[in-house]
Amino acid sequence: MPKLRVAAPPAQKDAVDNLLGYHIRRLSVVVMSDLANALAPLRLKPAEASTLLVIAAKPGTSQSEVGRCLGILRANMAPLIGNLIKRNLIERERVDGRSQSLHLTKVGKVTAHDAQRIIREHEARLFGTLSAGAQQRMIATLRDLWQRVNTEDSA
Amino acid sequence: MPKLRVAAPPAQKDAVDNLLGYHIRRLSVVVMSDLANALAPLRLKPAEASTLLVIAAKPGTSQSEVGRCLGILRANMAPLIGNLIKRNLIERERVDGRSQSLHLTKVGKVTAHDAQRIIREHEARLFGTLSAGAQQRMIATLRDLWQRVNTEDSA
DNA sequence: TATTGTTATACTCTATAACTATA
DNA sequence: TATAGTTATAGAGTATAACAATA
Repeated sequence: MPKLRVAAPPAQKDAVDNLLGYHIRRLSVVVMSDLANALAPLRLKPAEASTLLVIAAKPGTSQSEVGRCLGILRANMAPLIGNLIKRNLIERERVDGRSQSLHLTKVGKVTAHDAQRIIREHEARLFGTLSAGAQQRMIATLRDLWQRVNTEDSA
Repeated sequence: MPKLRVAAPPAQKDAVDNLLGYHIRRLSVVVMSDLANALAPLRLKPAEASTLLVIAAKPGTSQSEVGRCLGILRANMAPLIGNLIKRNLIERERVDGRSQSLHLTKVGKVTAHDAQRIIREHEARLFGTLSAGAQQRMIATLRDLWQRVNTEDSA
């Protein structure tokens, strides 16, 4: 056994630093935190802002559909939507007695536009060091990994 | 205006599908869920398993240090460590009256080893489609992005 | 004065179950 | 039978504040 130790003493960090899952989770936490702060001036949480964007992209969609799109349960969509209606950002219209179509109000459209801009700035601030191509490749990789996990889950 | 529409009607998904933050968060959720399921047979949550790995990597470390390493507050480390001690996985030794050094028990070492294996299998199952090099590059990118967000936060 | 560890507590997010009404 | 929406509630995870003991 050599007396001279070349390697630095193993840091505790090494225990998790080579785990991809650890880095995904850790980055996710700070990204969501940054987004929450960025949206705070609009008094919107990330889930609420995303809801506005989804309704803007497909006016008339139902709240169940928004929930499926964002991975939010029906039971949790109800108060979320109710809150946005109370704030006059969206309005609801009966379609067939059980479904209700969602639309942005005038104020809601302005707010959605502001949220869109804030999110764009947030992404640029956080991920701007990556080229547009690198960002697209990263998105494709993350989407593929997600699909892989999801399909294996239901298998 | 052309009568023939080439593009498909915009899906609601488009509202968030080009956001890197959305994909990071979405993947993080399913990865953590998969890890929780994989660790369930050991009756360990991800935070508990990570704690065992950190202590294994640096025996004698304090619980505050483990918390800093994993991003868990002191206040929340107390019951976590208490639980692991109750289960005879780790033991605690006074160092200087306020600090206490943590060590794995014999059972804890076996459990930590099992957890290590389960996590390795979990990572291989989820990320095995990526080459070792691609995984390392991804880790490096995620680490850089995390550091960027963190340093800007404290600025 | 700063740090370790602890307790109590609150808040958010997420999950389940049960229910009504409708297709 | 399956779906849309609602309500109530429970559980994690995370956050702050306050405290004692110690460096």
